[in-house]
Amino acid sequence: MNDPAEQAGIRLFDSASGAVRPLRRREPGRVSMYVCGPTVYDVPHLGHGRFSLVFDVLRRYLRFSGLEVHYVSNITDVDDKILARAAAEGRSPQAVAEEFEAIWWSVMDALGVERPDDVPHATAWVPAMVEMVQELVARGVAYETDDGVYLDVGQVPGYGLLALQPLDTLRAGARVVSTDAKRSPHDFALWKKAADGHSWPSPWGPGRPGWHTECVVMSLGLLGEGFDLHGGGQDLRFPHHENERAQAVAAGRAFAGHWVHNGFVEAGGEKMSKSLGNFTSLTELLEQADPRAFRLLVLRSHYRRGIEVSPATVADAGDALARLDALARRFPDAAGQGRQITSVSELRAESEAEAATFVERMDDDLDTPGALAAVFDIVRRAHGAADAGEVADADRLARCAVSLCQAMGLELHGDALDTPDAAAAELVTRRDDARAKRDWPLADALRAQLEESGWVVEDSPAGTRLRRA
RNA sequence: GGCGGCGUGGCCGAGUGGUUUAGGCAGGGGCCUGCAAAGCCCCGUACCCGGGUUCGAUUCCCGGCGCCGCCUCCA
Repeated sequence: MNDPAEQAGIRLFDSASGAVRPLRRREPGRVSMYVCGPTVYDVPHLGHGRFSLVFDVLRRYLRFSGLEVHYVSNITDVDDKILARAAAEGRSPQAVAEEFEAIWWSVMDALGVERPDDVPHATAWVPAMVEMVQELVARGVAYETDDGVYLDVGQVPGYGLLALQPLDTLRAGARVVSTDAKRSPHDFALWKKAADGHSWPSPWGPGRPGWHTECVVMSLGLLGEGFDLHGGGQDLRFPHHENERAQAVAAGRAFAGHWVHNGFVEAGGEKMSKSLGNFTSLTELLEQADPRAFRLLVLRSHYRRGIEVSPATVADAGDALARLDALARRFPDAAGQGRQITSVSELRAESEAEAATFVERMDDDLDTPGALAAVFDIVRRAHGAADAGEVADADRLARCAVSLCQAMGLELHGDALDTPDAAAAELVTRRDDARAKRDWPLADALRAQLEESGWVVEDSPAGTRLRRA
C-alpha cells in the first residue's frame, strides 16, 4: 500500500489486450505516459482538441489520485506535409513548423491543457533515430532499398496486435502506392532517403526518419523501457502505434505496458463545412465559444466513443457550464483561490461519500460522464443545503464540487472575471438606490438598460450583481 | 473483402436481464422573489427492425437495416 494509487486503482481499456484492466506501474507511485502529439503543418483541428483534453484529464486525475506523473508528448517537426507546405509557400520547413507549433501552444493554453513535462522535437532526436535503425539492420530485421530502410514486419512476433487482426488478413493493396523493393506490403520505412535540404546524414546517405521511428525513439529515450502508458487518437492504433511497437519488439526493448486510444470527433454525419455552420478548426471554435464549454463537452461523453462537436452541442455544454459557474458565484468562498482540494486523500477526509463516488466513476475506465453526473448531484445538494440554512454542509459540498471540477481541469468562474465597466457600475448604484426606495419602475428600467448592454442582472443580499450574458 | 464501434425519451449523452430514477440542456407546473435572475421541488413512462434464449430483454444470441472508423504516415 505504499503506492497511493493502489487505493485508487484506476482501470483503463487497453487496446493491446482488448479489455479493461488495471493500470500497472513500473515504479510504485509513479506513472510514465507518452502521448503522440501533433505534426505541425497546419492549425489544430477539433480532433487534436479532443485527444489533448482527454489525456490532460487523465493526467490530472492520476495526479489527483496521488500519483506522480511523467507526461511526455512530442512535436513532429519533420514530415512530408511540412515540406509540401514549405515548398508551396516558398519558405523553409523550419519556418512552417515554428509557426504552427506556436499556434498549437496558444490553443493548448486557451484550452487549459497543461504543458507536458517533456516535449521532444523530432529534429532534435535524429542521431538517436539513426542509431536505432542501425541496430535493427544489424539484428537482421531491417533492410535497405533504393529509397530507404524498411522493417521486415514478418519477423516481428505478434505483429497485428494493435490492429486487432493477424498480419495475413490485413488488406494489402487498396491504398498502397505500388510495388517497390519492399519484401512485404506491410513493411514500413524506418528511414527515408532524401537529399532535398531537409535531411540528415546517415550510413545510408542523407535522409530523414520515418514517422514511427520518431515516436519509438523519443518515448524510450525519455521514459525508458517498459514505460506505463502510450496514448493517442484511435486512428493511430494502426499502423502508427503498431509500427512503433514492432520496432521496439524487433530491437528487443520492452515497450508500453498499456495502450489507450480515444474516439473520434464527428460532425453529425455531415462533412464539416462552413456552409453548415460547423467548426472547421479548433482555432475557429475557440473564437466563438468558451474553451471550458468544449472541455465539458468532451467530459460529458466517454473518451472511447465518438463525439459530435457542432455549434449546437458546444452551446448546450455551455449552458450546462453556466449551472456550474452559478455554483461558484453563490459560494465564492468555497470556490475561491486556494480553497480547492487537490488530492483525493484530502477530499476523503472532508467528504468521504462524495469523493468515493467520484473516484469509483473515474477509476472505471475514466468514466467522466458518470463522474460529472456525481458532480451535478453534489451541486444540487449544495444549493439545497444552502436554501435550508445548513451553512457548513453547503460550504463543504460546494467546495467538494468545485474541487472535483478542478480535478478534471474545469475551472469555474464566479464573479471575478465579470468586472462591470464604469457605465455599468453607475447603473448598478442607481438601481440599488431605486430599489432601496422601492421605486420598482425605475429599478426595472435600469435593469433593462443593463441587459441591453449584455449583462445579466441578479439581485442578492449584497445588492445588484452583474455577469456577462 | 477483413477487423472494430455505434443506433436510447425534443436535443446531447450514460447505463442495465426485471423491483425508483443516469446526468445535462430545452419544455411544462409549483415554491422563492416587489418583478426577475439564480436556486429548490414535481413532471415526460426512451431504448433501429425481425427472430431466438428467458418467467421476463433496451440490456444476451442470430439475422437485417442505417451510420462511422481502421486496413501504410490521419489525433
